[in-house]
Amino acid sequence: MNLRGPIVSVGEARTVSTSYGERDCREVRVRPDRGAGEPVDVTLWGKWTETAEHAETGMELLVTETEEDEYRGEVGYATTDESWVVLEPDFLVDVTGIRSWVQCPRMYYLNKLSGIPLNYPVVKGTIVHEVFGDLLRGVDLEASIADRVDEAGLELGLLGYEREEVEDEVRRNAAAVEGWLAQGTLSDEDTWRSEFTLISPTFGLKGRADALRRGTPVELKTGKNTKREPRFHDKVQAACYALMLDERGVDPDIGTLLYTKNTALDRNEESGDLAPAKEFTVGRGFLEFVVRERNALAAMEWRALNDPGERPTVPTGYEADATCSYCFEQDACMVVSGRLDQESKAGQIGTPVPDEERDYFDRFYTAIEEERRETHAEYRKLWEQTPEERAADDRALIGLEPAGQTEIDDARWELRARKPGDAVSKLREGDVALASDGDPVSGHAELGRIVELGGDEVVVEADEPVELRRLDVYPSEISVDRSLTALHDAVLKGNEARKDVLFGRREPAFRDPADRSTGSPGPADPDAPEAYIDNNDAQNEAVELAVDAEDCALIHGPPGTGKTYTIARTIRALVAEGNRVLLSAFTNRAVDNALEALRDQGFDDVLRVGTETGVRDDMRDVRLVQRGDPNAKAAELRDAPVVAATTAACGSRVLRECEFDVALVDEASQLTEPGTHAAINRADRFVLVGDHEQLPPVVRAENDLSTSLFERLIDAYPEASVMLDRQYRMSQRIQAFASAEFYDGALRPATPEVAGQTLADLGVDPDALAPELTGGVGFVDPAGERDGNRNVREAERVAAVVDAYVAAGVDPDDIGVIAPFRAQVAEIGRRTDVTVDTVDRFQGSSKEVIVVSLVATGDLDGPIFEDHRRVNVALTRAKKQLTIVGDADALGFDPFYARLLEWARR
DNA sequence: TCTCTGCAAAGAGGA
Repeated sequence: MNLRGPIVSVGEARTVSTSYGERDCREVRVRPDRGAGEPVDVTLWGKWTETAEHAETGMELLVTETEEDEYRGEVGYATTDESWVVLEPDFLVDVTGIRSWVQCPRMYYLNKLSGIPLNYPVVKGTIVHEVFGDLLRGVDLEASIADRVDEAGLELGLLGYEREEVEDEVRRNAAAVEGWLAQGTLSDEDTWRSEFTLISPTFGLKGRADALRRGTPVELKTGKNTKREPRFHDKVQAACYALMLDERGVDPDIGTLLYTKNTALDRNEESGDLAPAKEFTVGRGFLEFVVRERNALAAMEWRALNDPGERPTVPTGYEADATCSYCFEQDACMVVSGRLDQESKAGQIGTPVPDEERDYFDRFYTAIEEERRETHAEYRKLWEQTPEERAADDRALIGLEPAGQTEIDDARWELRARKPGDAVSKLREGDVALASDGDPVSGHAELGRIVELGGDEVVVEADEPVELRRLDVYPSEISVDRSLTALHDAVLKGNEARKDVLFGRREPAFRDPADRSTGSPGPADPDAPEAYIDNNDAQNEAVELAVDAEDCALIHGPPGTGKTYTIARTIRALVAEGNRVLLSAFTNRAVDNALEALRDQGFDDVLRVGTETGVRDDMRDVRLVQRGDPNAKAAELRDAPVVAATTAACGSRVLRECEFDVALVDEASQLTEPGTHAAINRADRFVLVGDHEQLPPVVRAENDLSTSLFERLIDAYPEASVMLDRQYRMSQRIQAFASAEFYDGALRPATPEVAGQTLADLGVDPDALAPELTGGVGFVDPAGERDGNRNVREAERVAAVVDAYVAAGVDPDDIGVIAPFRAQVAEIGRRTDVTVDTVDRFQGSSKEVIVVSLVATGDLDGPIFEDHRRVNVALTRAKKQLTIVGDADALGFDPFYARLLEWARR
């Protein structure tokens, strides 16, 4: 039987005489059934005692195939020859992580911290892998090479490579693959499968095998290996895939490594076996070694978060016997050790960063790793929840009926399926999702992009064909990984002047306005216009502040205050002074909105970096296509005066190669500090635009990530900020509450017209409506009952209110409904055709008439009501009429909501 | 049961 649960205590190591001779063993006491059962002892025999050395109280332990055994008169359990022992199985280690861990645990840590930068061997390696996959799919070699090199145009250009030389090199590598494939092994194509995604709940592993041949893993390496044996860590990587296949009952006995630089031409007797393919036996002992190494890694990661020590546990390099002088990462290793004052086998270079920076690094490192655990918890739901639970959780579309797999351009596949009419989920067009044959964990699953999700059909694009029966939200670690590299870059590579400001050692500096260059408004040029923006003092001041900032400027933009317009004007002013500007924001939508404003002001010399589906249709014409001639592509990116991308994209390999004078970040109050660093690391100066009285960053774990850099800096340096104080959206009556509660009464309507707008302006006769639905702000109490996150009666009443507005002559397109919960959004959505959405999704937009459904009855317990910033967003979306539907009694229990009620009923 | 947007990911190498 399998035993699984948290460790209660770890016993002493012992050596026991058995009928097999002297054997090591060690007892570990666990609370089985994930902590629900009574503690029992498990005896770990033989080499599993090495895993016991890493075990600590509180870690989760899984032992499979145990047998009952008696020790000191107590019934316990023990490992058998069939047992696997897994520490922290919920921590999903990537196979490439194990590979570098086995080389040197510190290399694993460094790769995680600093990311893999853009470099030629990796780009070339990726191309050769793609070509390998194409060959297995039967694509013509020359066509594949030309296509794959073309696809990597931008990256190759940035690295200074010409198309022909890369094609030649890829051709040489591919020849080895082709030669091997030609040796008869490919006669039956069915025994091949390229790019196989594997997730292992038992071993806590995930990864993607290059190929499977007759159920055995094949790994492609674009290097040379003149030894008879494959490199050890390459074998470890292939063995990881073998292990995961083993879990699926495939039981591979060999693994193959294909070294593509080994060609027949190089063959010479002295250097040994230069054939590209090297097979090796995957024995039980080797697989156990791989599991033990994974356990050591998982234990280190556990200690980094759970050890009571002041600083996170970090590998030193002494754990392995690798020689530092041979290591390519030696310099990076020493620099990191030196800057963070870490113990390391390679030694240290340079002076440690000041204490406050090290504390900052440690705090955020821990916070990001906590976020990683939350992502792993999302993975766990893939196998712990039934498909029905997943669907009920809105995290999967199930019950799909395959309706065709078609090969399209670039050797990709278009998967179609019919979906049940009522199926809803948080999946949307353009999302990356896990497409599977019904079981994403032990069945066949591929990562793909959702192309179409309307009506009764789903269309997904993937590298490999899949019988599309289920589509799951994919819990990607990419934002976690990019946060870590952004943190690394900010603290270890950031310049000192920048860090002085970030760490409170110096006030942000601003140049004398007299130094503004000619052509810009201001004292330097008497003929220039008097102001950047002549009808709004705060907006003009914001542009001036941003233009004069020598470190940073902070623009605080409450709802409707013309934030986007100001951003566009600021960028134009910065470019006019010769600056190269990076425009960024958390969401694609905000990036495109800012870009739209910029283009509306007549500035079109922009480059949008982002995925095809992420970029809005009307910005496609300025989108950077990465495919093409290397030099032309690199020039396109390097020469653009304005580059626009999400902060996630700013952390990508390509944009990490770029430099800017100024980074301007919109929606900065919704970004974590590392998320903000990803953008501002790229520039000398930065401008943050946001409103910390609206929604904060979305993070799963409550920690340092919950506060934005924008908020921290605006508190620390109020004089480096400007608040836009005139709003162009809401009537006087609507804005009053938000202004008083969130902006100290400083928010005012920009014009009398804005202040005085009413429903009558829409051609509606207010007398045709019930009094509580008119007058700018109203309150309706339907006496409903909250049921989970829904309130059916309230939903009915909301729909009736919407109907009343429509009947009175309001255009349905001018009405929006906002609810705090997705469940209530769905409930209301069933009853009306107008736009219904959550508060979070409504941020950034507005409607003439807004109806808010509060859902809560009885009391206002629950995190969603405790964050008043969310209420601020909900109440500031309406221009002419805001109608709040909710339970008056519940609101009365909380002073804030009581004031809200009083205002709404006045 | 609170809210949820980004992201293909994995990709190399010498004594």
